[in-house]
Amino acid sequence: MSTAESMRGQLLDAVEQVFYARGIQAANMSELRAAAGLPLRRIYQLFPSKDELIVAFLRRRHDRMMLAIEERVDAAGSPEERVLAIFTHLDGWFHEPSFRGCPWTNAYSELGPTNAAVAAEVDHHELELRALVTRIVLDAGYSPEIADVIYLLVAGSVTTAGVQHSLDAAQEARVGVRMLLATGGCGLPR
Amino acid sequence: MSTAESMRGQLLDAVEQVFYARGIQAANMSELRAAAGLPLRRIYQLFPSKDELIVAFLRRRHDRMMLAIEERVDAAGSPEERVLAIFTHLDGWFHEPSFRGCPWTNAYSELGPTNAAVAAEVDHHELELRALVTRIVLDAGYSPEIADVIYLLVAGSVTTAGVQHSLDAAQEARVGVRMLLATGGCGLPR
DNA sequence: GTCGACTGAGAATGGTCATTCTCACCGCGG
DNA sequence: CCGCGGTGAGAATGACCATTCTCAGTCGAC
Repeated sequence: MSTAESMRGQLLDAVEQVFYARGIQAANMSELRAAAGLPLRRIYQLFPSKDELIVAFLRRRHDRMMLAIEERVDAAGSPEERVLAIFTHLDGWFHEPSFRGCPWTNAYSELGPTNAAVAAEVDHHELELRALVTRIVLDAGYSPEIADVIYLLVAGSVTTAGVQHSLDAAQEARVGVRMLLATGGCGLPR
Repeated sequence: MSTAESMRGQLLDAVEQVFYARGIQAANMSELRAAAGLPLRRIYQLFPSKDELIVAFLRRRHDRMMLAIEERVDAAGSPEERVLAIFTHLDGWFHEPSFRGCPWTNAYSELGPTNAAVAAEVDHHELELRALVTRIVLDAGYSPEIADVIYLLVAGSVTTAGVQHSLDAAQEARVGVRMLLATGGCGLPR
């Protein structure tokens, strides 16, 4: 049975795959139709415009990412491991064959200056991700300065893995994180 | 007098400004013509297609960035300061009113999957920048692992400053760099 | 069975854009 | 004075694309 709900899911699955693999602007509505196996007419019934699809795509992916990180952190043991769990998640993501960088910075690069709704959605993602990382690091007992630096390592490893296809960016970041967390006990220079 | 050389410079100045401010795809040839103050005909005489303009834009900017970093590093004194000089340069860049993220990752997000020449140019930039950062860190006497982490901080701060408009990303990265460099003398956990 | 509301498939519309073309015009060698 | 290689300005071309529309079916209610 094809309920509106199931068609919506089917559509968003296809949209995610096509937008992410080909780029948002490069993907046209015909491609989405083909990938979703739905008539154009129905796509426009579910979402009134391509812009709405873009926002829905970003939000859906955001929700999934936040959940995945939180689950992995919850499953980790020691404070240090809880922080490193973030990068364990990233490492898995980078190694997915479909990995092609950060959907949000990609969208922002493509559309940020011309599409306010997309820019707002990306903003929302970045703020929430930063808040999550900060919370994890602080809860583990480390300083806010360290949290800021670790967030930069998250952003840096995602970008680097995306553009340079260097799949071990998360491993490199891990090394940095362990160094940083270790300094907690050895007297920083200011 | 308007030599081909001077017109080329005039054109590339305008192209840089427009591509960077509005996004490559969003900027059309009419805009470029208006900004450059040159007839369309002449633009196509100087560069046979928009794609060539994009590549020239990326390369010109790349050369300038590499030079600027090297100059700043050369002017710095102690080994630690030489590494930090990278982030001094970034800090200045982020505070330019026109700053709108990394031109290369922006271009890669927009065109990477569909334009091989642009993807190659971005690759070239990333490789050279990484090599430069690595060389600076190694020359200053630190380990390759630290160089990798510092490169991630470079990438992370540029992305973060671009998307979040958080102008102090370079300062946060600086804090991290000083922590990392300090661990050189206090016994890392592996 | 038949009416009406809805459907899928894909064609039409209207707009945008990179690229090329037209044309009236200029400077200059003969 | 003549003709020609090149010029600027902007109009034509051809392609692409989001969005809307057409039309011939189809299903359910009565």
